[in-house]
Amino acid sequence: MRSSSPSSASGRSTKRSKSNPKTPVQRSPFADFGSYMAEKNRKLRSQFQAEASTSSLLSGETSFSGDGKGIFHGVSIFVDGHTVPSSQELKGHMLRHGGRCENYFSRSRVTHIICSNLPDSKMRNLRAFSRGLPVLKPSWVVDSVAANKLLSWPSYELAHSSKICKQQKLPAFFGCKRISSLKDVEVLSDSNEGTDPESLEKFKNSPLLQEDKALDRRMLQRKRIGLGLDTEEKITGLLDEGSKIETSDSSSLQLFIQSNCHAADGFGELTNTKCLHTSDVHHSTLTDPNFVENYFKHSRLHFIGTWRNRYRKRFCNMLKGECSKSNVDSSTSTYKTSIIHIDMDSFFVSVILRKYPELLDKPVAVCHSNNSKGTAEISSANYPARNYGVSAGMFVRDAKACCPNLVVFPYNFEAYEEVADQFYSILHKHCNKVQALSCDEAFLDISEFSDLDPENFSSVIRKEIEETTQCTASAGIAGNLLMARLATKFAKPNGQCYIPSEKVESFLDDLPITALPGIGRAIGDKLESKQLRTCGQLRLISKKTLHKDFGAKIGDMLWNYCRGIDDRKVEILKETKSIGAEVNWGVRFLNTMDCEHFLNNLSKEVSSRLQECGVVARTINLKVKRRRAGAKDPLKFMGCGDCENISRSMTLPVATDDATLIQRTAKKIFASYRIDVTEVRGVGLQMSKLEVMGTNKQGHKHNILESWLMVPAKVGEELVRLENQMDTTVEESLSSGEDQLAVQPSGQLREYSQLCIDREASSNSLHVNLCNSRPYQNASPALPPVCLLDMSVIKDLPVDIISEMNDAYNGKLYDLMRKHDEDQKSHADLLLTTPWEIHKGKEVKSETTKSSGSTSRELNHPEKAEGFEMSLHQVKLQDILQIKSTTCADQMVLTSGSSSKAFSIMQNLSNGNLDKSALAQGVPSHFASVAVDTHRNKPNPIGPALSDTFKINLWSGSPPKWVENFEVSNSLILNLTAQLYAKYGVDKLLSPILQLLISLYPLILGSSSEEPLEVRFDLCELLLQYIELKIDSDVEELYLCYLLLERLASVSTVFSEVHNIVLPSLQASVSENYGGTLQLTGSRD
DNA sequence: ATCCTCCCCTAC
DNA sequence: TAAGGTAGGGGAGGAT
Repeated sequence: MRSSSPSSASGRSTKRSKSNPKTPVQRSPFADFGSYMAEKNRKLRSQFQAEASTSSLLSGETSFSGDGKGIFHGVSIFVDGHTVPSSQELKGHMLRHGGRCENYFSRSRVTHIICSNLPDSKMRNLRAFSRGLPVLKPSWVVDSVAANKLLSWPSYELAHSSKICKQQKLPAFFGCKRISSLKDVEVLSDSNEGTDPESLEKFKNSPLLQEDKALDRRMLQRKRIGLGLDTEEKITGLLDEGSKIETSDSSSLQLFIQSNCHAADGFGELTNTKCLHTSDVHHSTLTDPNFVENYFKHSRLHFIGTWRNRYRKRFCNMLKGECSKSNVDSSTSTYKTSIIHIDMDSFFVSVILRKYPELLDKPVAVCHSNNSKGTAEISSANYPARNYGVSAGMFVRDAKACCPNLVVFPYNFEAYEEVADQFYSILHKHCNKVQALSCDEAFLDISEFSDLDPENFSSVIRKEIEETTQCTASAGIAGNLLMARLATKFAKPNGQCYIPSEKVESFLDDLPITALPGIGRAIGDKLESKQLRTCGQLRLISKKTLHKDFGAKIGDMLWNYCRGIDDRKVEILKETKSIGAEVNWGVRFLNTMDCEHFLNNLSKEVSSRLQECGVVARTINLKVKRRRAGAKDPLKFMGCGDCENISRSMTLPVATDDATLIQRTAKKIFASYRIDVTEVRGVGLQMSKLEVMGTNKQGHKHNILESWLMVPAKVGEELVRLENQMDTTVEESLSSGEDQLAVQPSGQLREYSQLCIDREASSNSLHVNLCNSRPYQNASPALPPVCLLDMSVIKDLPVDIISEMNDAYNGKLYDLMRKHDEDQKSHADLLLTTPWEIHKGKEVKSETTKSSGSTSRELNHPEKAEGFEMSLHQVKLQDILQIKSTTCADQMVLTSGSSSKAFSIMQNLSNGNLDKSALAQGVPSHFASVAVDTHRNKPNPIGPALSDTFKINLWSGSPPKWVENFEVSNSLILNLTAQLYAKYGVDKLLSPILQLLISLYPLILGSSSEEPLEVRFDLCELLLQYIELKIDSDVEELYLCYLLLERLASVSTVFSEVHNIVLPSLQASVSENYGGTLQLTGSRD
């Protein structure tokens, strides 16, 4: 993006030089850098042409074809960096064969970029400039000369870290059928034969390419790099074929098995692996625009992790029915043992082996890949394989090292799902207290079958499972969950184990502590360091010591478990507390846009998971894995390697499942990390504070805005006060027949009602999965009493919101505002001195003169034209451009590191009573730049708290280091800016970014546009967020302003006019200031 | 004390 | 080459 490189010239400067070919360079080389560059380019080109004619004459080559044009006619290359052969030689080739060679890159003239090496950093720059031009190896030129014809270029595209990749379906496994065709591919991709023009054309016209989404185009671009197009198509076809084979299961698997059984090392020789390697196909976020979706489709852990949700849906009727039956007293039962833990044996393998009984006694494992050199993980190994030392989690190469004869099968998730269903159907048939632990493991509480022999019962169930699923299960029988689970470990495989209460202690004596559920590596290591290994040893440690070393809960657990004590109950269905999605494999980003794209997709995924569960969430947590400084390359292919984890959460004013809102929030949080996106190795999004989705779909869109306005910040005393003082008039008007009104504020009302409910009920009052009642609906709607509204906040709200609120308050709001206005008259003069406050003040004022609520809505329209004009006037881009020339050093000054102090300074500033010299006292540093984050705090128009806040981060030094942040409210920032304008003038105080933001913000809120209010409100967020994202990248600030405007204009009609008017002048300024090196004209395609 | 956030740990 | 997810629980430490 940054275009400080002198090796580029914009189309704009070319145009200028064309219209005025005699641009005087002598005027001053740097007074008009763009013209200078244009002139230089022109000279170089004529020099080149002169050389060309001489050269071809001298060499005497007759490379021009019959029509007199050389093979490179129409080709104009730009050689980037060091090449073999050298750029001089390449230039010579071009000269002799009718082509051209540009010394400086120009999108309008260059047709091909030639490059030998392309480190990622360079690729980033080049891609920004090239805008889709092919980036080719020098051999394209050389080979074309040798062939005496222009060879098609796709097979010469420069491979870099992003390579083509269609979703491949476990290609290594089903190779037998495909060996011949894959060989073809290999031959094809190895050969230097050109691409046939037809397939190229076909590719160009493919629907994907036609899509007008820039992102898709970009992704496609990447796919094209590194592999000939026809090759890609063929491979895709083959992979598709492979996937068909995969799903048709048995026959191909049979083939697979046969081949595998014949050759000890049969898999390693399957050519497709080699082929794919040759063409460097791999899978990551770099190459697959649908990476998130495809990834989850193939992830075993995702399958395991999401299985519970599917189970819930499938068995939901059964689960509800069982609810009422719980809590049967077990004290009267004949058998004290009342818990059965049942677990399928090596589930993933067993399911596959249903169709291959002959392999039951052979070592078999399930894994994504069968490459004996690979780092694919063994997911499950059968017992014969375990005897060789093969275990889950091992890399396949290590497993093969232990057991060269290991037969490896790919996953078959559909089959697992099917068998799991059979398994649970059987369990539910025999017992109605079933706690599902995973797809292959459950607890049964059989205390109510007091006369049944648990061991008999268990073997009946196991027998039925085996008959139905052809897979064996093992069972542990004991008096509690802990002991039952431990018993199962001893029962495996295909057995059962009963631990009567009198044998518990001896059973545990020598049991390693790490065998206890809940004790993993970390706690195990810690215990080990204290020379504690067995449960018997642990029993000697006092509870107090355990509390001290491990905390109360874990201490208790250790103390209880090593004695076989466990008072947990079988829980049929647990309440869902969070829903999320994360990817920590294949995550690689080159730039912010990649990352943004990924976050968007992940947000969509999370949004749809929320929707599937019928819940909405308030808190969003973004987890990022970032490569640890100095970490080596991950051992695992495309793995995340050694990472540090970063996480931050944000709580929205109202629960949501809206993808767009989640996207925005996620990106906002991500931006706040301010990390280099190329270091990101994993991203996760988790939603918590779940609520059952209300039925009011219309209210959904309004939620953000309404809650922003209406949510009281504090629950408690404040609320009691509100209840007592509740304005009955308001209540009446809302509960009466005014449908529109009753519907519109429902978001606010629900929120308010929810607060009432929350206060009364305990925090776990919402049982998401079991409770079907909707707490919002039954609660009586209520608004905070008008007398408690903070008028200073209200009056800064957009007029339509005020109007809407006024309606809700039956016209009372305007009365109150008028009253407030009179009180504040003296202060009002101050506000009227700034352009937008004039605009705003006028509107508010004129509205307050009309006190009737019923007619207030029409106020949105009469002032439309005038209002917009005035708004436009506010955006003084010239001012912004001028600021660019001032240094940032004296932008802002704070006296201490305390944000509250900074805040009070800001307030003083906005009130106009801050002494500048006082500010300067004890100032530690100046700030290099100002970044703006938005952060929606708990809004509270009722109390003194501020309704909406911006968090401002200050950065200092070079490279910029975060030094301070503080928050200011929306209204405050407007007032502040007004003051700053009046006092110091525009060009002194703020960075262009903040300036632009401040200029545009009231424009959006204040303009009377066709856009629905909430859209405009969202735009504000978009604006802020975009700044946040962009501020991380290395674009010039001025260019950033341009990008910002452009982006906004593409989103909303509010901005399109701004765009049309302001952009041309901005472009001109950019060209002038940057010697025309920014590619502005081409960027709106 | 109690809650919240940011982690880490654990299990499947 | 390969698909290192998901969700709950708990501790530390800070805010209230």
